[in-house]
Amino acid sequence: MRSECPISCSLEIFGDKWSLLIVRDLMLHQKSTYGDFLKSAEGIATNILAARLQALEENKIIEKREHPDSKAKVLYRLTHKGIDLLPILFEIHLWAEKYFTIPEELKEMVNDAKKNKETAIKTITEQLKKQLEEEKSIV
Amino acid sequence: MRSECPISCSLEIFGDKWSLLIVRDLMLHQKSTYGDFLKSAEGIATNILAARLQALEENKIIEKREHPDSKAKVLYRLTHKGIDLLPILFEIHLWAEKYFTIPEELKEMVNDAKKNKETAIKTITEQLKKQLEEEKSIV
DNA sequence: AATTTTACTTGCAAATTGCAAGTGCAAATG
DNA sequence: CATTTGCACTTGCAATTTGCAAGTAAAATT
Repeated sequence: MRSECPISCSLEIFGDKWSLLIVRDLMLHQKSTYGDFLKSAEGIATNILAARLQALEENKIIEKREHPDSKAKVLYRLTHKGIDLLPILFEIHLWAEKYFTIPEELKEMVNDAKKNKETAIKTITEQLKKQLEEEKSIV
Repeated sequence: MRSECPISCSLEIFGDKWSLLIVRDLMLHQKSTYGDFLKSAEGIATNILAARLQALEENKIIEKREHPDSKAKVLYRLTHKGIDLLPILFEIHLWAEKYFTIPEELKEMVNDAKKNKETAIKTITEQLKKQLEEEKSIV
């Protein structure tokens, strides 16, 4: 650890160009497997993805679960700790919306949420937590 | 740009282990010079600091200003775009407080703010913007 | 005039990233 | 039931980035 600063400690976990994209995919894009993450537009390399998944798991942001369809697949899910990153992603989204040119479809998606930020965050969080409880993890 | 995703675009600007620490120092620790940032607990290397300051300036998160005391010094300030990162840092702080062991002094600092999140963010933002308007930039 | 302060730059080794190809197990197919 | 395909990685290697130590140049202090 570089310091006791909460911001610094947090950045040591997700302060890179990829980790929060995996969290985004799990949280907002219904992605849940290695293959899903690979398909994302940003084009993460296979080794980097594997490394990030391992680090996120070690830091208890995500956990591995049995895939209902096949033993060959691994289902990744956000933990409660990971789900609690939603407010951060939400604020990043709002900031980006203000300062970048964002696709209209995405803007609309957030526009409703923006009006009632706290409620929107709560709704998505509850939904993710429900999903979590219904499955078994791979230990 | 890797994609049009607002999260991804944002991470291309501040998705690393150092950039948000500089923003934190400017925003919450009344630091404003190269030397100030170097002194921070995390121990950034001089070349990395110079590179990050340049990148943050290119991305209009910070700007250089005349230092009132000396021409040898450079005063760095957050732009409006940079000040608007406060809600993100605030949410990171809250997340960290929940999942890390944080020094008591820092916890107390945030505890009041937590009760009235929106108001606290507004107060600090206004204060930073006021400071901004009162100085001249180095162009 | 000489020293110190401030904001950097430079050189180089070490670590990280990114690309391409390969591996191993599970499941589908012939 | 043998073979191919799909999925989740691993490995090797080149390129980029990081981190440390030392150096530089202008301004301020002594």
